[in-house]
Amino acid sequence: MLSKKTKYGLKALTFLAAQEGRQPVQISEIAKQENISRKFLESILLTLRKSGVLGSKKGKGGGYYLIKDPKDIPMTLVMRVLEGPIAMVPCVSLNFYEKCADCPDEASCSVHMLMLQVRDSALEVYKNNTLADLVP
Amino acid sequence: MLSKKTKYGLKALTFLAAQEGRQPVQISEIAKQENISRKFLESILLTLRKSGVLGSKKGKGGGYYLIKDPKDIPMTLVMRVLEGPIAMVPCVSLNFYEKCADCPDEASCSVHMLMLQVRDSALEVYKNNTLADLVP
DNA sequence: GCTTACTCTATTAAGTCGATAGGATAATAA
DNA sequence: TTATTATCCTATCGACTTAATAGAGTAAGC
Repeated sequence: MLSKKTKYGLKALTFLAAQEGRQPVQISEIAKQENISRKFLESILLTLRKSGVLGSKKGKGGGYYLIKDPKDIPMTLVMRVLEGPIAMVPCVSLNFYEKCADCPDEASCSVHMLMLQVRDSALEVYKNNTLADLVP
Repeated sequence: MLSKKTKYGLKALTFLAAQEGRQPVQISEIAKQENISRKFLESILLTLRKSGVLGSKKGKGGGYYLIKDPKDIPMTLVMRVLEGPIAMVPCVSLNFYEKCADCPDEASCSVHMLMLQVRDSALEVYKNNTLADLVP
């Protein structure tokens, strides 16, 4: 299941990408337009800022804005920041690899074999989409 | 993340598929070979039986066995039984469709758009693999 | 009738998720 | 300099899910 965090994050990013210029947009504005809990969205935008996708400005006229052009923001990045590993199992993860404790041999593991294919196919989708592609 | 239930279920099914003939195999035997908690595996095999993938036999010489040939068991079926919906969001699910409460229009929803592609790519993998393909 | 092994329900401990609260900090405007 | 605005950050909460365990019930074979 896709977490609400990721869902809301994607919606917020799309909303920002759809803006004219790069003027900061207030959290409340985004929350209202996209039907998202204001406080929850706050924490999501914060993690997006810390990961370098968003910039922010405090005080009057402040808010969040995209740092880069939407077409330069790949979905691989966004998904990893919001949802975490793209792989469904750590043992097939590129960025979050971990060996299975119970599995003696990865090469002959059926789960490993199948999940490798699933990871690759998902990765293919995320590689072929940038934030710009999500704007209607 | 793939649940342990699915992981264990896949391993157990692969183990059964790798057997000679269709002799029943005891839960304990599978649990031991695949490093799975016996009791937990018990409940997993039970759901696989109820979904028509496995058959069982009680008493001495009893156990679980595959009902069909491994190459006639598509991964789409196995994954849906063990893990549930293949889609990451209910609004793009084929077998478990549900409308998003917060989303006014699916057609113009960025999340919907992206997750549709992810679902299709995962589905493609599961369609192209049967249980027979998982046996090393 | 005794043993074996699946059947089924109930319980539990731990962890995660979504959401909320409230004060700290920084920037702008007057 | 002061008041206002809006992000920053930590802490907490209840609800839900997951993985695992316990134990009594049921059917099959010898």
